[in-house]
Amino acid sequence: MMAMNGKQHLGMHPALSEPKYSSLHASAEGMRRVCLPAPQLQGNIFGGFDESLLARAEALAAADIVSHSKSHHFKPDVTYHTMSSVPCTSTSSTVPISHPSNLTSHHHLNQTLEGDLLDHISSSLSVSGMGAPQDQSVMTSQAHQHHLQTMGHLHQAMAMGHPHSLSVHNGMTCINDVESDPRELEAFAERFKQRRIKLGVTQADVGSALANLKIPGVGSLSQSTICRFESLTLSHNNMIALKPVLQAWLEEAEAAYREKNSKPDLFSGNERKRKRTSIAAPEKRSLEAYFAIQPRPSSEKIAAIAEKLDLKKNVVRVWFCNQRQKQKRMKYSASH
DNA sequence: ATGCATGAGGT
DNA sequence: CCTCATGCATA
Repeated sequence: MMAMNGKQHLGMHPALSEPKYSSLHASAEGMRRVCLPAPQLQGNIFGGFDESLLARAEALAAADIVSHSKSHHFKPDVTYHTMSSVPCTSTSSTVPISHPSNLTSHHHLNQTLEGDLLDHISSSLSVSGMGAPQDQSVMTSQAHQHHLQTMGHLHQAMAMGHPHSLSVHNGMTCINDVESDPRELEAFAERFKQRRIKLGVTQADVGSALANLKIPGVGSLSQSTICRFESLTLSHNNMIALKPVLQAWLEEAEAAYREKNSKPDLFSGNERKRKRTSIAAPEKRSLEAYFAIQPRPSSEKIAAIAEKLDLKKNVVRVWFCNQRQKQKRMKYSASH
């Protein structure tokens, strides 16, 4: 009796991602990624390098904060709660055209402030963050602020470099090997989109229609996911896992289309309303500044940042998580 | 099309 | 707490 989580993750292997950055499309995502300040400066930097960077970023962030949140301290993370008029508009928004994405270009200021700010933050957390009576920041705070644990977590991202290497050594043929060429995936996504549109089906439609395929382990998906699949803004693994499913749908849909047989499925029952925090631009800028030099801040650091920006700690934590995820998103390139 | 969130599975 | 796949709510 327990319930199964409505939809579960497809059987994907947690350790076979292979980040291949190569902007090939001129999509908003791609552009943004290209403009990102520092893709990965955590490869081989130690010592004072990131120290100065950190100081600089925080100086920038700090300056940013005081310059606008000086005499007002309302919560920037207003949460909308539109729970009243929910006419369930699920299938109707088709290709909303592109929109000007926000390209956040960071300028490097020449300010060379010392690690004061960093230190300041480190110490302030012990005063405000939590009531931990342990004095742990009043010694050599600035002496060893290397990149703590900047790296060392890339294990999962760089598992193997060969296609087909996952388990399954039963003495049988491999159930499936992950060796779809990025090129083909890209092509498929493109075709998928075109054909989907030709069928006059929205992304949301596809998502819900997937449940009708009755493929074991595959339920419905959201418009978001379909959209991200089409725009290749999912992780490589995710793309690979979804491809067969969407391919199956496409075939079914086209077959049904030929015989003029449409099967609209409407299912209601979604009363769930979720809140979405809106982080103001200034705060976001600060977060980006921090992220540029420390993508994985410690819990304490997060608390400190949250305090400084007047955001909830969890909001900041999630923001960093999402930022990391975005940074990892892959764009396939024709590398053959 | 995207930003912030949730949850499962791993450390 | 993290990563990852996903989704609701929104611009």
